[in-house]
Amino acid sequence: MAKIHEVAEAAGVSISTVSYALSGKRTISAETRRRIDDAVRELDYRPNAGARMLAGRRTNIFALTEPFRADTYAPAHMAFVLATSIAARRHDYDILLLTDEEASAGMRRVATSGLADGVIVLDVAPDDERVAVARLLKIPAVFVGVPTDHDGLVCVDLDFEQAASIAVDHLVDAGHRAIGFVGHPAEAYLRSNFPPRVRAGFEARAADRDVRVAIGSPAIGGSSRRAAESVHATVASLLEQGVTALVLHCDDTAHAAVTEELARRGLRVPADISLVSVGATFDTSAFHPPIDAVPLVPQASCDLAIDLAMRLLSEAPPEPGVHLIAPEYRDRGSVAAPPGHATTAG
Amino acid sequence: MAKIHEVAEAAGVSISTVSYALSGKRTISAETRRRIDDAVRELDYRPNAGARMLAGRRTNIFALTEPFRADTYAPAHMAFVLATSIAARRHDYDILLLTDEEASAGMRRVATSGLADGVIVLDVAPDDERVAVARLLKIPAVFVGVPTDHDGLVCVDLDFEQAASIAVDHLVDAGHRAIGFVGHPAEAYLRSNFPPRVRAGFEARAADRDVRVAIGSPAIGGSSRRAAESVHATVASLLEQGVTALVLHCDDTAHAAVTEELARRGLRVPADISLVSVGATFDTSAFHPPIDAVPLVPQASCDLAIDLAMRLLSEAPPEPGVHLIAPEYRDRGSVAAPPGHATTAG
DNA sequence: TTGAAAGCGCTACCAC
DNA sequence: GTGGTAGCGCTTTCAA
Repeated sequence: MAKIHEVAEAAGVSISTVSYALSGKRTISAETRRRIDDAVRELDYRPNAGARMLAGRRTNIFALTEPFRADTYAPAHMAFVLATSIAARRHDYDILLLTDEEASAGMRRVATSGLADGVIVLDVAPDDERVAVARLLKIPAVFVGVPTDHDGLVCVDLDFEQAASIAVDHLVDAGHRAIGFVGHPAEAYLRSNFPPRVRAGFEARAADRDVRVAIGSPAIGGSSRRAAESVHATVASLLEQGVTALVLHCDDTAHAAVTEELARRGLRVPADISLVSVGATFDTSAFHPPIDAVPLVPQASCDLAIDLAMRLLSEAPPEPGVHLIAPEYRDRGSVAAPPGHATTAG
Repeated sequence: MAKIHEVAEAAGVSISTVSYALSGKRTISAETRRRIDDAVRELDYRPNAGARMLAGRRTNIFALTEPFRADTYAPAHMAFVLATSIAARRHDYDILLLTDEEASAGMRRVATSGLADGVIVLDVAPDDERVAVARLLKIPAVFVGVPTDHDGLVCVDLDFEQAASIAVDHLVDAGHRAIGFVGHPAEAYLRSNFPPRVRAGFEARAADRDVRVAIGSPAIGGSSRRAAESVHATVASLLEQGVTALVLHCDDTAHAAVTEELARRGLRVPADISLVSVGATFDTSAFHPPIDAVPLVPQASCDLAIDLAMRLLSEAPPEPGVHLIAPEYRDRGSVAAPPGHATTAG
């Protein structure tokens, strides 16, 4: 609650010198800087946020739109919000939360009232209403996820097609010639934009590598017993089609249901069947057995999103466009050659 | 981006009249008000947030500390954050998010920089480090949850003891004389403050009503297969001890595991065994069968928390203390008389 | 390398 | 019922 005036007095310098010393926007002699730092520490001084916003050009706040819909997968959303917050703090930015009904109205509100310098958009839907709002805003927006119509927007996302490709490559390289795909329930392919991208990447690469595929989607999502049974049935169907490996792009409960069904059938991973998870935000090494993964890392997406937001505020803002993050394969030992496969060296 | 000056000009009144018309802090003639409203709408005017904070006494922002630890139950945290945000917006307040490492430092930062008018503390641990910080802050704090040392703090929470009591009463009134308790894994009783309160309430009321109890806690938490098996074993043990009803105070996965184990044993709910859930944040009517509940309603807690925060900013702030929310019983048909019980009328 | 002072856009006091 | 205006606490020219 000390003011800059008191710091200046205590350090025996002018107000402007204190301001410059704190912002680093002009060179200060070592001696002066020391006296100011001492005074700041002594008085526990911090610039008043309101005054800073008013006088300066920056609020040092990013608005974060995250609908927090009840039917969405909470742990992932939590991870993204957390990662965004941490990334923002590294640039001395705070996060103002815009949820739910306030998604669009809130974006307009914080933009026209000058409460935030930019907006980070999470949990992006294919036909997201926030796209239109973002285009009208006078402050920059960064989308974490790619809406169908992303013309002129700055978007960040994992390269899901590539992630699926890598998974396929890994399995084909190990000798698999028939690969099953366990996807999200059908609704997810309408509400989110990445499930179709994963499946497309999977099918495209499988075609390239000339291997057979079988696609399965559980009928029911969630963590209920019926959801698990639905996964069991999906796995059963895929196995009947003769696949020797599975690519999983589904939630953690479904992952668990898959390993459960394999165990029930006495199938060992990776001796009898290989497993690779694609686009998971949870820790696939915690399953029994641990599962190879090409994960979606919230921190990677959010770091990039904040980085882009910062650059959009600079004199040389980046061009609009989709910034895809290169996926990485994480080996956990759930992939091996299919049963009966003659191992080739090199 | 229009300024108050332009609104005043467009409406043909002074700046102060516009300010007062918007804040409602003095009476304005109908005609003047109409002209101002028109101008505001036409120019899409919103007061500059920074200027408001600086000139006024309020920032219209509450900081929300929510660590978002990875090992915590995400859906519940999400629900509390969402509920807090919605409650705050009803009072024209925004939420600034303080996560993780910044919990304590962030509270100090927003308080001394005047970024927030108050702090809402979520996910409160028994020995929460934020308690000490809150005591030193120059802005009010409201805890959603009750830390062990809550002297001088304003806390809000469900009356968990009472919630457990109600559950016991309901079962005893139905004729049960031996009730089992399925609790959280042991760690939860150290990390959180409410599990012990539920168990204490359960045991106390059972003693009052002179019924036999059996306490069970799964060894393992989470949604893994082993966790489910741990619940199964707990249920088995309780049944062996002859209970005819179960009180559940555990996460959704454990709830599902309980119903699963009962189904596996051919026990029908409520004909063979009765079930009541206590303190759940998830929807217990979505289980098969639906389960009676004395739920923890995030909205109730958060509405009260924001209400208290608002009052702490008023001329007549409330006294510190723990504000317990009265629990409510939700009947979903999972309770009946125990097998062989002679039904009594009235 | 440092200071003085003009705003930033609003709120709220004082006057009418 | 309305208007004038002094700050709120900073940032950032302009001057030295």
